[in-house]
Amino acid sequence: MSRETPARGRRPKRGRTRQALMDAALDLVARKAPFSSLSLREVTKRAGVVPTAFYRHFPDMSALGLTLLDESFRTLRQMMREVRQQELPNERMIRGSMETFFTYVRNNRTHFLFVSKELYGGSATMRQAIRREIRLFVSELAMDMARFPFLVQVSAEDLQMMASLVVNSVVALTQEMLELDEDDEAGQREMLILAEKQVRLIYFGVAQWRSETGAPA
Amino acid sequence: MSRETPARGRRPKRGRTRQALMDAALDLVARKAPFSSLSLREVTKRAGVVPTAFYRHFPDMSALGLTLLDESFRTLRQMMREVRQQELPNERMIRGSMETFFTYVRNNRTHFLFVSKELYGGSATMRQAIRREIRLFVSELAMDMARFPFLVQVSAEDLQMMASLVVNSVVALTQEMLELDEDDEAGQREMLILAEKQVRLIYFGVAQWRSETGAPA
DNA sequence: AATATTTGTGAACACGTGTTGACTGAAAAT
DNA sequence: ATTTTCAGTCAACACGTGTTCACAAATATT
Repeated sequence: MSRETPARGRRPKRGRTRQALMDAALDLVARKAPFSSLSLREVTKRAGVVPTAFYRHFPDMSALGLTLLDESFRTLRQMMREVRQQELPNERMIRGSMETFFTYVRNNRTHFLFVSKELYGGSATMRQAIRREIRLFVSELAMDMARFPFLVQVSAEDLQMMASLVVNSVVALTQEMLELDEDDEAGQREMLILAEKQVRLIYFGVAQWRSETGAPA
Repeated sequence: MSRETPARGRRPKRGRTRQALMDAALDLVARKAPFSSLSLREVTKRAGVVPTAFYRHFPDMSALGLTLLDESFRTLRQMMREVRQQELPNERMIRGSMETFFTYVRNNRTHFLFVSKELYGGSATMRQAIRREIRLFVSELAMDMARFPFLVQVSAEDLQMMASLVVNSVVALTQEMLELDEDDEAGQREMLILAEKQVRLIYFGVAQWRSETGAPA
């Protein structure tokens, strides 16, 4: 072809390197160790690139990590927002949100393996960034719940508490699901059923919630 | 023979190195990085000991890790069992279990910082070991709940599901609590109140639970 | 067509890593 | 009192690490 200078085979990398580095990192995370204990050289080697090429795209490893984190949540946020804007009433929206969330996680398995391992094992700034994303989901869910007719006079604080209970549970089950083999279809389905049951259970409790005294109806 | 040899009892009078290694590891975890990304030399340096001394006590780092893990849960299991054996009825036992758990975590902060970071970021065997401990709590809680009068005819599967919801929530809040500063008394109290509220909320839901169809009363 | 700017290469550095082996003093066992 | 076992040190190794610098090829700009 037109573009082949022999010498020592070193051509087809042009431009693709940045993405190759990100892919390599996720690949290593999925099969080896958490991102925070990956080495720069390890990543470049998997990407088929010389170590120094890394610096052309990221100042250091933690910058790569934050980019990966952003990539993990950017389109998820958008999808969840679309679900919310359908203005489905009450529990239907919850159900819809959960389904889109789980299928998204499933289609981006390596990304969330990365996130799961960094949530508590990563650097301070990484942990903070992830928890900020999670808190965002909690707040949005709380806003949705505020429109539930039977929750209309529950304090904002209690709404936040309920929403965080739901989100924490979903996160925990997501992490458990990620521990399963990728092709364990049965296990994954089981996990999703479990998640739905748990959220339903929580909503039974929510429906019974009255005042801040915590006394049931 | 011997004037003071108590059968096969205590040997290490001067050998305090083993404990020093464990303390050093926990210290580093609390202030730096997850255990899984600590180096052997780092630990021995902090312990004030030469690197090769490590091998007199542990074959490798992962052995140290498993020892630390056992130390974290051994006495906790015992305490929780004692609470259970008081045979307190219904919700009182739950409340008691939660209180002893949280105060125990608080008194062993570094141990559970270690556990928290390894739960999803550690090696495969480490993760498995921790999740086994957690599942144990779930099973015991499910057994306790089975004796609740209003849950007497709930399927074992659903009991497991409810118990795992409670435990997962407590674990999540514990991890969040561990992210706070050690001397943030207010934050810690707040966290505990939040935890109690969430568990109470779940129990409202549990009380409403009927059949596997999931239809409320 | 000539020049400038990206983008990847290769060699080199100073250092931290796990693990080995031989050695030593102190305690335990005889 | 003598021997054996334990628990620590010290030196050395082969290797992986992050980062630097000068250089060359591919692309963009003129």
